[in-house]
Amino acid sequence: MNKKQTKPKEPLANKAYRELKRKILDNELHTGSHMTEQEVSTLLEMSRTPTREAMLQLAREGLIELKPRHGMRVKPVSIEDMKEIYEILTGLESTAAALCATNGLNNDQLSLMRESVTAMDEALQQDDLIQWAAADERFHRYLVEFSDNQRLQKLVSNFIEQSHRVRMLTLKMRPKPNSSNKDHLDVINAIESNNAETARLIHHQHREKSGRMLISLLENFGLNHM
Amino acid sequence: MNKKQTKPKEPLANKAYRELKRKILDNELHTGSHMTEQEVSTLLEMSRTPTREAMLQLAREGLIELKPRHGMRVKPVSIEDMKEIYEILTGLESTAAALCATNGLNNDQLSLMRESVTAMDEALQQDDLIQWAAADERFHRYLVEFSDNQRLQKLVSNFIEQSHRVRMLTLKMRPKPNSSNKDHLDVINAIESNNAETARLIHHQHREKSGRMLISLLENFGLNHM
DNA sequence: TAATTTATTAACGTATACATTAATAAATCT
DNA sequence: AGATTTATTAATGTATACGTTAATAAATTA
Repeated sequence: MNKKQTKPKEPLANKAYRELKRKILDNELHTGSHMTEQEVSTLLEMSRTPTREAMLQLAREGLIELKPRHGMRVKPVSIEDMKEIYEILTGLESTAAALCATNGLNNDQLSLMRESVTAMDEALQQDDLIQWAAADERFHRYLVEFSDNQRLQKLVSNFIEQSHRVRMLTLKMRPKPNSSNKDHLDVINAIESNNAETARLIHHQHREKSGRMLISLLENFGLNHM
Repeated sequence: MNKKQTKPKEPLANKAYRELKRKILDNELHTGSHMTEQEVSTLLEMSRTPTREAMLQLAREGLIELKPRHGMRVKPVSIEDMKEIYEILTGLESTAAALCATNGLNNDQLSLMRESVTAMDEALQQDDLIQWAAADERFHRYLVEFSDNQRLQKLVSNFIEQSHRVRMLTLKMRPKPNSSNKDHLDVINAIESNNAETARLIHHQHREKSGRMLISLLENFGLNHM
C-alpha cells in the first residue's frame, strides 16, 4: 500500500488515454497523419503496452481509427457522422429532459441551469462566442447530469467528444445563437413544472433545429471531412 | 500474406472477447464468483495479453466488472440498472422509429418487419414464448438496422446485451405479451405512412409500458440483483 | 482475545522479446 | 514499360519476465 501521504499512482494506460484524448480534442494531433504504436509510445514516454491499451480504447470510442501497419490517426468526422451523432444526441438529451421533469429537480439544480442561461445571455450581449459556448455546454451537461442516469451521461459525453472538433471549428461560422437561450429557458420551465412531455418536445425541437442548422452550414461551406 | 485458401486468422483478443461474451450471455459464467486474468487465460487457452484486452473491453461495455486482485466477474444487474438501460433504449429506439419514417423504408424492409410481427402472432397462438421472444427481437433489430444510423445500432446492441440475462430470466414470468404485437404493427404502419412523430410516439409508449411492466415484475418478485 | 503491525503471496501493470504478417521495395518476366 | 513475383522490413499481436502493490496470513502487542 502507498505511504499515507501519496495518492495511488495513476496507471500509465489511463495517463496515455487522457493525454491522447486531450491532444485530439485540442487539435494537437491531426487527421492527416498516422502514428504507429511505437511513435505514440515515444511521444508519451512509455512502453507499447499502456499506449496500445489507450489506443484501443480511443478507437472504440470513435476518436481515432487504426489502420493495419500504419498505426492510428485522428478519425475524420464526415457530415454523415455528424448527422448520426446529432440524431443520437437529440434522442438522448430529450430523454434526459423528460427524466428531469419526471423525477423533479431541486432548487439548487434549477438555479444552476438558470444561471447557465443567464451566462449565455450575457455572453451574447458581449459578442463573446467562446463564453457563450462554455455556458451552453454547462447547460447541456447539467441537463444530462440531473437526469440521474449514469449510462446516459457517459454516452452523451462520448458523443459530445466525437463532435467536439467540428463544433469548435464551426463556432464562429454559425449564425448568432439567438433562440438557444429561449429554448433552454423553456425547457427549464417545463422541468420545473414537472411537465415531461413538454420538456422532451421543446428540447427535441431545439436539438433538431440546431442539428439541421449545423449540417446545413457544413454542406454550404463544403466541409465534408473534418 | 496468407495463402489464398485460408482466411486471415482472427486475433486471439477478438476470439477471447467473443467467447467470454457468449459465456456471459449464455449464463455459463455467473455473477457469484471471480476469475483472475490467469484463470481466464487458462480457460480460454491463451496468454494473459489477449485475455486482458478482451476483459477490458467487456468491462467498458458493462458486461463484467473488475475488482483489484480478484479479477473479473459477470456484472450483476440491479433494478436501477434496468431502469437506466430501458430509459436509454426507449429514447434510442423511438429515435430509430422516427428515422425509419422520415427516411422511408422500401417494400422488402417493411415486409421483413411485418413478417416478424406475424411470427410473433403465431408464436403467441402456440404459447411458445421462446419463439415469440426471437421474433420480437427480430422486429427490434430491424427497426434499429433500418434507421440507417450505425452508431445507434451499436449502442442499442450493447444495451440489449447488458439486459439480456435479465430479460431471459424473466421471459416466462411476464404476463402474455398481447399488446406488443399490435404496438409493433402500429409502428410499422406509421413508418409506412412516413409519419415520424406518430412512429416515435407509438414506439415510445410501447417501450415505456414494457419497461414499467418489467421493473414492476422485478420489484414484485424481489429480484434486486441478477 | 482483540487490535495492530509486519510478512508473504499472488494479481496486475508494464516492458520487452519474439513470431506473425501487411505493406512495400526489389527483382524478374513479358 | 508495365505486370507479376519474390524478398525485405517494420508494425502488430502475443507470450512472458519482472516490478509494483493489494489482500490476506502470520506475528506481535496490549
